Amino acid sequence: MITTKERLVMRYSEQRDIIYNFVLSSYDHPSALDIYSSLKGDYPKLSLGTVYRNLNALVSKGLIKRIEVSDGYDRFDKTLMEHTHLLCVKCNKMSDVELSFKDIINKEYSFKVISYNSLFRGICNKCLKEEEK
Amino acid sequence: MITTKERLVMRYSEQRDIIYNFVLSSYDHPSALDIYSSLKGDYPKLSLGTVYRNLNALVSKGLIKRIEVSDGYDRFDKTLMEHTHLLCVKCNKMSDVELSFKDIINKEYSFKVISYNSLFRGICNKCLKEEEK
DNA sequence: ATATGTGCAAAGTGTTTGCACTCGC
DNA sequence: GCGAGTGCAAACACTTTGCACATAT
Repeated sequence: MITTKERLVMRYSEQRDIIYNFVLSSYDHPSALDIYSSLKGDYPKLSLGTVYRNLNALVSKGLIKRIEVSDGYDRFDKTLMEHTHLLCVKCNKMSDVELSFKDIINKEYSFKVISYNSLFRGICNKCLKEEEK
Repeated sequence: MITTKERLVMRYSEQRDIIYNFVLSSYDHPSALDIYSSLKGDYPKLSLGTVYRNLNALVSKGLIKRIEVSDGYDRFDKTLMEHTHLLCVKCNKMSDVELSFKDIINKEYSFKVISYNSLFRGICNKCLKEEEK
């Protein structure tokens, strides 16, 4: 899954390949530990340090994005475009916001946004309905 | 500085008083370590654990706010209203955003926001103009 | 009197790193 | 064969916590 272009700057390794693939094929913004736990079954020799090292390498090559969750595990995202996240405190699912706050800030505050980190914690629609029962 | 109302739920302590005062009188979003280092001179017996414990207590009583700047240390803020920060990478000034992203998220995503953390890094209007010269 | 707060140091948590070994190129 | 990648465990950075003592009410 890592293409020739990327091999120019990163040598092939099976570990990185399966980690990268895992992030690419997941929709729930997994943490390093999530990835490690999920892959450990099939690759018993895999170590958590390797997962962290490869996630950092993939982020620094721009192949995936890091979502900073400062009071818990950082999560990783295949979606490269910067966007805002909603984290449900009940089910711990993380979902995406399509609205561009960056555009709003650029326009309304004459502030040239370079990067941003925006995380909303709360209760998702599904859990809210669950509570009402 | 801690009023009667707050004493109902928190007993007076000199340590908490000086920590609270420090946050109230500072404009630069100090971290626990900043606060500890600044006060240690005048209160040599003060311990870092006490600073953390009191900051947490003050946050949970709603007397101050925690800002997750995700560069390591959490910061603390006397401004109670949740708001978004703009951090200029040139002049390092931090300014506030008045727009309520919380309302936008509540309305557009049926997601009940409990708290949020939103920091934009970029270049402020003033520095942008400086660059154009 | 008692429950809350304190200083201290040890433990906890999420992440990084040093080392000797392995493997892609 | 060399240099990048690995597993492992120890170190790291920030924060919390258990304990015995102190203090506000």
